[in-house]
Amino acid sequence: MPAVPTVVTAPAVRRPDAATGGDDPAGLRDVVVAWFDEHARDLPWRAPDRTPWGVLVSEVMLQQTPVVRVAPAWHAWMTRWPTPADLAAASTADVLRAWDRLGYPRRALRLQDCARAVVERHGGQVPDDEAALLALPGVGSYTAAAVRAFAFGRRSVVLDTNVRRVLARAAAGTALPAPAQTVAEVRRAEAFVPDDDAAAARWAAASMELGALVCTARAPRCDACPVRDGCAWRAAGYPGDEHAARRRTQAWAGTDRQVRGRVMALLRDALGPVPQHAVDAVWPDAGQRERCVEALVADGLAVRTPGAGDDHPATYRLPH
DNA sequence: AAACCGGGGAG
DNA sequence: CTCCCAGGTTT
Repeated sequence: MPAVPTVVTAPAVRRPDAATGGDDPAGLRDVVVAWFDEHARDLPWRAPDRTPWGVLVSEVMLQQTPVVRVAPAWHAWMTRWPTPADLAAASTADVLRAWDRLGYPRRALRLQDCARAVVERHGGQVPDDEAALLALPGVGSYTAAAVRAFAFGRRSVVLDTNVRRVLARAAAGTALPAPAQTVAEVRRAEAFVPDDDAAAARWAAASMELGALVCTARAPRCDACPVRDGCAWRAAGYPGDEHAARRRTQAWAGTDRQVRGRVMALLRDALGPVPQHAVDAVWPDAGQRERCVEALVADGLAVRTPGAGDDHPATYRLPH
């Protein structure tokens, strides 16, 4: 077996007796938390002066964007709109421009909707109740659990892609978790969460950090891993990814997402309304382009102003 | 359950 | 080049 494994796509050979690390949640927890105490990154949303709203903003930004790209954007964002009330009152066009190229701009719209909901439903204070958090726009099971843990120090089951991978390997002995989250997986994750609020919050941060820094997807750094000796995946001889055949790679070139991104970039960078011919220039396939522009309008990310004759074409802009 | 939604950087 | 990333919403 390799000292530092690479996740291969070959079929896995399963060993029924391999789960030597999965039977000791408390032991695994302790070494991960101890490792975290020494290796935690000094992220801005972990600073002592953080606010619940700042944590929520960071979680929404991090939903599909890596830490290194979120950090500077988060700082600028929180400086400009420190509270939910500030963001609720902002121009949506400014919000979308500040979101810049973080990706999935609908997240920016939902974040502003979330700010408005926090103001209207909760007096401008982020709730610590799970049901109230889940009811906020853009907040799903992961983000609700993360806000409870990282903003309020409350117990919750934080199960993101990193934690899923750590538990899949250390506890279940598989190379990677299933493509979609399973009920059994949530139950297993629950077994690892300490009863105590503070300990649960620390485990959440520590397990995520281990997945982000050591137990990475492609080339895990097992030689630097604190749970190496208790890892079921390592004990089983690093079997390959049993779900490899069912994982589909998301295409990018030529997709609607690329077209939408180009149109949004055009509208973001424009100083005023963008004439139809400028929009037409960003993508050659008229059918796909028009469909994407319609979708952006329907999503509330773009606004069309009808034209008036050949000399006055329709124009597009960001929503106010 | 599955489709849809951005963009950049690592390998 | 391919693959990855602190998910949520909609159908």
